[in-house]
Amino acid sequence: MRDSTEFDVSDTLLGWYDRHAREMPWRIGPVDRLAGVMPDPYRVWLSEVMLQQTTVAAVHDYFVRFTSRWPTVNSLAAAEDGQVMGEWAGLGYYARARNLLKCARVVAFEHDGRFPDNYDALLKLPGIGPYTAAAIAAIAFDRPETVLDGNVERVMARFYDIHAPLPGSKPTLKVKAAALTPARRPGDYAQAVMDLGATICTPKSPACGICPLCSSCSARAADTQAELPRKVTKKPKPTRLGHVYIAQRNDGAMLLERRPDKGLLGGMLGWPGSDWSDTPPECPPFPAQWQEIPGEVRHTFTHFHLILRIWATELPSGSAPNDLIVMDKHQFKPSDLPTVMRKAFDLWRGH
DNA sequence: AAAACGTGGAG
DNA sequence: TCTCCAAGTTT
Repeated sequence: MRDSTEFDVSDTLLGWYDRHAREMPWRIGPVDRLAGVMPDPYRVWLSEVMLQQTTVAAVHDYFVRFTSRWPTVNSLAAAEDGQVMGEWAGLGYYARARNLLKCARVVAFEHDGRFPDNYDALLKLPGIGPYTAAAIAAIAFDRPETVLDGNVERVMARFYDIHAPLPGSKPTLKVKAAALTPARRPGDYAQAVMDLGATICTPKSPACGICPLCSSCSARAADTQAELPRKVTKKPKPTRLGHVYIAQRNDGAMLLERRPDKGLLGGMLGWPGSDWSDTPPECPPFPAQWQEIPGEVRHTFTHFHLILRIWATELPSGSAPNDLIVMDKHQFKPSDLPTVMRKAFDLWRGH
């Protein structure tokens, strides 16, 4: 039940947002929004998918490039898979890009190019989970849905001084967040809570002194804000090893492979090589005079560290070993590679 | 339901 | 160097 206190909180937050909203290329600011301007659902969807587990700073340029190249969901749906994966390269969590294309094609070909305007229908689409469905419904369609992302979890855990650890406390935090969600301006409200979490109620050293909710914050009163939200400790990351093989033809062409859609770096271009394990076997993709490049590539994934040895060889023009993609001098762009593969390329090039 | 899934910036 | 973690989703 929403009482007057909850109204005060969401109203205060909206007032703060009206004065301090950040500008972003996918956002309609509070002034325009109050004048009736609504955002393009395509741009809201694209930004929300890019922002999953990813900072605004990292997303910004990718969003501009994507929308410049594919301004509508229909144009994206018509794109080639490899083009989209290449444009996503470096942003991480590549399943997002595969699901992005699947989703664009469902919207284009089964929904006549228009995104569904409600939570339940959005949730059915590939790559759209509970957070993203609520975010699109609220931001693009002003539905009174409650977003629960890392920001909102942190703000709620602190505002209500909730010490139960995540992710178990998620349902409780969701109830608290839902009780605060206003019927008026739910889209701006969703962005307001997230902006507060991103700029004031930050994970480390929150700026309580300038927080609009300071006077009614339970963690502030108890001075527990620095230890909230609590989280279950995660497992340490093991270190794995691997070999990759970089072959260049005398005409400058590079030999790559397209990684399978399932698993790590799925769907992305990469150098052929071994599995990544404790004791990976040397396994050149074809017989040649392979030379080991001095040095190594170190890279950290979500759940393990990787040390990569790089091997190199040269081939005569015209040769095209089985199962490898030959990319000529002009086709090949290091920026199409996922970061770990680009690091391997950089070490090879610098050698 | 726990684990897989990227990367870069901050402290 | 190392840990944390950022507008999570899928299996």
